[in-house]
Amino acid sequence: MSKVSLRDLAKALDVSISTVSKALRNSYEISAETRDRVMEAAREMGYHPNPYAGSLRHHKSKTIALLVPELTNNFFIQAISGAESVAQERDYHILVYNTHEQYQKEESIIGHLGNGRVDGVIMSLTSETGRYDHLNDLIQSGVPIVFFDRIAHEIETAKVTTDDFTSAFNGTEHLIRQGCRDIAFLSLSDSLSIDNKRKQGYLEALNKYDLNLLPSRIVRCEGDESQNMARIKELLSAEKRPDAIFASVEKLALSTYNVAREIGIGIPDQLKVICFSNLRTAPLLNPSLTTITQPAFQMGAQAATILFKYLEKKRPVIQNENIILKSELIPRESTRKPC
Amino acid sequence: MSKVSLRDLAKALDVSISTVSKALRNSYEISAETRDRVMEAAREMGYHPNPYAGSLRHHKSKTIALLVPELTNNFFIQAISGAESVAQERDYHILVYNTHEQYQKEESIIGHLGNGRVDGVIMSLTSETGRYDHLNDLIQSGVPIVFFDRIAHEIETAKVTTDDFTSAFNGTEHLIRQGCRDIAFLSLSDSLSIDNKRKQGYLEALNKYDLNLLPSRIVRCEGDESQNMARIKELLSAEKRPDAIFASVEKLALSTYNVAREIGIGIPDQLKVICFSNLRTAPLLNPSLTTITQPAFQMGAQAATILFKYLEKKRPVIQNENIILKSELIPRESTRKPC
DNA sequence: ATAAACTTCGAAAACGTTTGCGCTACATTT
DNA sequence: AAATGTAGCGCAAACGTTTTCGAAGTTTAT
Repeated sequence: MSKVSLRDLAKALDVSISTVSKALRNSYEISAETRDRVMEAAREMGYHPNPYAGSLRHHKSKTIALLVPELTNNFFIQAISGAESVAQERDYHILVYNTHEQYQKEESIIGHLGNGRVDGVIMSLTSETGRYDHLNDLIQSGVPIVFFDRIAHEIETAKVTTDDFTSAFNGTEHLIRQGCRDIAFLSLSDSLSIDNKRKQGYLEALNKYDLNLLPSRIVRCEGDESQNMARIKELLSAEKRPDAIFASVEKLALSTYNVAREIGIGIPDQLKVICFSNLRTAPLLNPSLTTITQPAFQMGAQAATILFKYLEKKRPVIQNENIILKSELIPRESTRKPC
Repeated sequence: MSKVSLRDLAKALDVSISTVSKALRNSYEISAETRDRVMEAAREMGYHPNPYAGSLRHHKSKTIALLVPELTNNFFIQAISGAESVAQERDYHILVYNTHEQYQKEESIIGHLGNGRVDGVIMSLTSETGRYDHLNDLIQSGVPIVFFDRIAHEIETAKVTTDDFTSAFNGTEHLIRQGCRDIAFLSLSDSLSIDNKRKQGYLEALNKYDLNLLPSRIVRCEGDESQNMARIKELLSAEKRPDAIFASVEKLALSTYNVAREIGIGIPDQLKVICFSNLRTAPLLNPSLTTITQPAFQMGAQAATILFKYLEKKRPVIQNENIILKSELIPRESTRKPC
C-alpha cells in the first residue's frame, strides 16, 4: 500500500479522474451510485489526497507558521499550545520555527515563507529585531502576519498583547506598598515593545510615589545566562544594593534567585522579587515567586483565531487591530512584607 | 511585489522557463552570462520558488512532523527544541502536532500525514496508544517514523530512549539509602513502554533490598490534574502512608508537592520525593526536588539526525535501531536524610 | 413528433516546478 | 567538403489535483 492517487482510483473503477475527484467532493454532477462506488474504493484503497497538488491549484496550503524567539520558555510554549488548539480544530497545520532571539534567523525564516508555503504567520519578534523590511515584504506578497506579545507597532496588522504598562505599574506599586524604596528593573532589550512598556509602567509608578531613580537601577540583561547572572551579581553585591527587583521576564527572576542564593541574600527579607512569568512552579519555589502572569494560551489562541478569520476571506489583508488581554498579579512570598 | 514565478522571470528576460530554472540551479547547460542575468533578475524581482510545485515533482517535501502527547511539558519542549535545531541546520521544516494524550487524535493526525505532506515523522506515543495499525500503515506508505521516549517496541524502526529501567532502579535505591522503606510509585499508564520499564526498575530495587510491596503502592494517575491530586491525597492521608514517592513523570511530583503542602506533610522529613523531570526550577523549589533528568534536547536532536540520515537515502526504510541515552540522577533536598 | 432541459460524465487546462530530449548554430575534426 | 562534436537553449511531459466546458444520453415540455 504505497501512495494511491486519483489516477489509480480512476483506473480501478474504470471512470475518469475528474469523476473520481468530483465524487469525492460530493459534487452534484455525480450520481449517487457512482459517488458511493468511488467513496468505497477510496476508503478501501486508502486514498488520501496529496496536499501539495491541491495547494498548487488553490494557492492555499492550510498551513501557518509560528515564529517564536525561544522554545524552552513557558510563555511561548503556552502560546504555541493555544494556537495549535485552534489550528487543530480548523484542520490547519502549524510549522514551528525558533528564531533563537536572532534577527538574522528571523529574516531568513521569513524569507522561506514567501511563496505559498504558508497562508499566514503568527509571530513574536526577536529581541534584536529593529527593522521590519522582511516582514513588510512578506505581507506585501500576500501572507498576513499576526503578532503577539512582542509586536511591531510600525506594521499595520492585528496584534495580541497584554496590558504591559498597567501590569508593570501595578507590580511596581505592589513592591512599593510592601515597603520597597529602591527597586531595580531587569530589562531584556531596548528595542522590544513590551520591554519598553513595562519599563514605562515601572517608571510611572516610581514617579507616582516620588521615588527618584538611579540610572544604574535599570539593568540590561541581553546576554546569555552567565552574563546576566554576572550583571545581577554586580548589582546585588554593591554596597548600596536595591531592596527589590522587578524582572521583565521569567528567566531573569530565576537568575536573580540563583544569585541571591549564591551570595546569601535572603528573599524576601533582604530583597523582594517580582516578575512577568508563566512558571507553573512559581507557587512551589523557595520562596514562592510573586508573578505577573500573562494569559499565554489565550494569546496564542486569539492570534490564531484572528488569523483564520482573515484567511477565510478572499483577500486577506489584515487591518490594524489591537487585542489587549489582562495579566494577573499573583502576590506570593517573594514580595512578602516583614512582619 | 506579489508572487513571482519562473514564468514571470522568463517573460521579463525573454528566455524560456526551462532556461530560467536551469540557470537558477546552476546547470552546465546554461552559459555563465545567461546564468548571471537570471540570478540577478531573480534577486531583483524577489523570486522564491514555490515549495509545493517542487514537492509535487520530487515527492519530497523537506518537511517532517513532530507528534507529542503534550506541549506544555518541559521534556517534550526540550526534545522539540533539539529536533528543531537539527532541522533548521538542514533546511527542513517542522510541523508540530499535539496529540493531547489521545489515541484518537494521534490516529487522525497520522492519517493526515500519509500522502506526501511530510517526508518523515518523529513522535512519542500517547498514553492511550495500544494498537499500531495507523503507524504501520504510514510506514508502509513510505513515511519513516522515528520514536523517542515513548516508543512502540512492536514496530521495527529507530528508537531513541533513555535507560529507564536503570534510572528507576537507581532512583529507588537512592530512596532506600536515604532510609525509605515504604516507597510508592506514581504511574502514568500501563500501556506505556517507559512507564513499565520504570516500574520494573523500581520493583527490582525493592526486590534487591527485600522490601515487600503492597499492591496499593503502585498508583495509576492517568486522569486530569484534580483527579490525580485526589488519588495522591488518598494515598498520603491513609493511616499508614508511604515514606517516599517515586513519580514516573514530573507533573505527578508537582501534584505531590501540592498535596503535601495542602495536608501538611513535610518534605523531606515525613515524605521523600523523587521523579523523572526536566524542570529547570527543580533546584529552586521548596524543597529543591531530586530528579532523574533525561537528556531531552539530545534525544530530539538524535531522533532528527537519524531520521535525516535515512531520508537522504533513496529508499528510506529504517532499520531497527535502539539509541539509549543516559539520564542523570541529581539528588536534592526532597530526598535528604534527616540529620 | 421535436425541441428544450437536465443528468452524468470525460477531456483538458491550469497551478509552478524539473528535466529528458531535440534543435540550432557554430567549431572542430577527417 | 563533409562529417562529427559541442554549447546553449527551448519544447513538452510529468507530478496530483481542481474545475470549466462540452458531449453524450435521458427526461420533460411543447
